[in-house]
Amino acid sequence: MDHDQIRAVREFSRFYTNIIGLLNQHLPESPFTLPEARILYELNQHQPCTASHLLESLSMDRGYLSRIVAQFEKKKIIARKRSKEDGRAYFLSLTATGKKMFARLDAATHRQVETLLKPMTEAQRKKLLHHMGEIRTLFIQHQADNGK
Amino acid sequence: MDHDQIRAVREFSRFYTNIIGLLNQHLPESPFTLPEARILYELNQHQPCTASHLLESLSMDRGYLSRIVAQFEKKKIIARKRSKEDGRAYFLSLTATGKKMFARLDAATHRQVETLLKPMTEAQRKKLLHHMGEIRTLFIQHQADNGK
DNA sequence: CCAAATGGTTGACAAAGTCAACTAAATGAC
DNA sequence: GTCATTTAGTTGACTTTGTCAACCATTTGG
Repeated sequence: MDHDQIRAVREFSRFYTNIIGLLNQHLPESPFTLPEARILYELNQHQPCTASHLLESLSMDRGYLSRIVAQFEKKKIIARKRSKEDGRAYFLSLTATGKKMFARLDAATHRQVETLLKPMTEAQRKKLLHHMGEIRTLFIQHQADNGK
Repeated sequence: MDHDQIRAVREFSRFYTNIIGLLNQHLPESPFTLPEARILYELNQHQPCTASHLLESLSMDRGYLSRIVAQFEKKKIIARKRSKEDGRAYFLSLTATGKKMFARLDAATHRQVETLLKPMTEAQRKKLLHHMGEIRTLFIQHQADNGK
């Protein structure tokens, strides 16, 4: 393995971290913090789900997650329902209020990326997606292999 | 612009954030925190440089940067020399001690990425680099255009 | 039955980060 | 030259993000 290959991957990671940073630095038009937004997003994708699921998906600390979830419940953004199968666990889901708030955030984040991509031609955007997909595939293949 | 394109870019960003997260979550074998490591890395790349340079390059808060720099100076990791041209500014550089500490961190981070790439064949690694380079080029072209 | 593990909560704290006010130096207008 | 404004960096006070240990209730496994 070539030293330069490692360096190139590290440079790309730094580069893309900056791209992501620009997107994340100011969550658009939203009362939510980044950790909160991440939770909402994951909930919207997988609901109902348990706190444990969020813990693993988001690699968050259980203490911090617990607090944010409690705040969300207090603000009626999420609802909790004790699991019938396991008395220790709760299923979390977005309330109607929560869904509306999430939708607003989602749309605004969408517009951010749109702005980022706008200067590209359609052909360039297609190329971008192609390269992104390929990178993802390369990594996922090996996660699958390593998971065995 | 296609809604699906935006969604795909966002998915890739989330995906790659996880990759980066795995690399960043535990800075290997190092007493340095992530913000500290970022400063060291930037200093190693561009030294001597001013605090203002670090501020801009790293998008850090001037207050926080000032504190970290002060700690580094206290620990003899960096040295400061007042600029002759501008009495308000200091040029920062790594001491010999700082360079050694950075080299250790750099090598360990290098090994982390190596471990990440190890499961890929040489051909796959070359493909990965190719796609990363292309993505970067696509974004950079438009930063250059937008900067005009 | 009971020890160990697990889902989630809470207390206490540290690290990361923010913003305002400040000092000293530089810049620009008059 | 004077003075108002800007800038490089520092410091105080605070918030946000995150951590870890201890805890309680429930489940699991020997």
